[in-house]
Amino acid sequence: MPEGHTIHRAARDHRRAFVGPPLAVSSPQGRFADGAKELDGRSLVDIDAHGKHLFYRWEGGLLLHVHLGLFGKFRIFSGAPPEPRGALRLRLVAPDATLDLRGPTACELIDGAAHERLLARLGPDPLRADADPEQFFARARRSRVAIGSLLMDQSAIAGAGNVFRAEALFVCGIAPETESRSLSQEQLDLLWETVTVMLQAGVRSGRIVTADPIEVGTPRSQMRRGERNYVYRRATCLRCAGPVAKYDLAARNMFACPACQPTP
DNA sequence: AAGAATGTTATGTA
DNA sequence: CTACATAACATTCT
Repeated sequence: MPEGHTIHRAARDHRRAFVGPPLAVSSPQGRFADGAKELDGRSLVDIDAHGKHLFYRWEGGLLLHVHLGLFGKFRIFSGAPPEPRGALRLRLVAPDATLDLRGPTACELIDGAAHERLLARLGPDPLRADADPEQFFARARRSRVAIGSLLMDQSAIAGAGNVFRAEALFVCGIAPETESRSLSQEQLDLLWETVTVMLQAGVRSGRIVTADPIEVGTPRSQMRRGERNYVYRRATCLRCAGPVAKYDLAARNMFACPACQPTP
């Protein structure tokens, strides 16, 4: 689940499980090349998430950049460390648990300059206290790109992704192909607020639940897959039961309800 | 069990 | 400069 909220969730879990006591650390098939041994025996100090990028700070000032990409996954095993499988890039070993990182887009040791460069190309992350929504608004005001594409642009807004762009636009009643600069300030405010609430709900529940439990009539924790979202990966709209349109936008599957999100 | 999928980057085109 | 298309990478679930 390489969405922003899931990354924050993963970071939080790691913080709980692995920050603090000294750990044996290694990268069996290290993507960070000959830096593979540099983490050995170090302790994890802190994890910072900005959008979908994770920054692991280790004692001694080493900084590890992780991006899960589409397939990357953290898995925790209890007991003895299992045999390495697949593209294992990082393994953290605690006395009674092992955390493996497999298949990430990025797992690399970086210096301060590279860190700055990465942050510089990221837009505001709604989950961060230091996020400045005005940066997103300003970008949208001068962009002719469809809002459904802009929400995928990490330099415009960091942390949303394919699920949240579809669901947030649905909740806001905005057609995805609407030109960004034609949106009103009220619509932009609503969109930012909606994405923020959805991401926060994701962090809380550890799931991508974008539908309103009251509207669906099921407690959040009991909602089944397929009723957690209004349009994403659905054939019919969860709200009006009309057909959901599925098409390509920004090289990803876009889902929208033509009835609930009329083209202006 | 082939195919699709919650993502990014590099490169080429207009 | 902007926008858009394509390929490449890699794992899990259906």
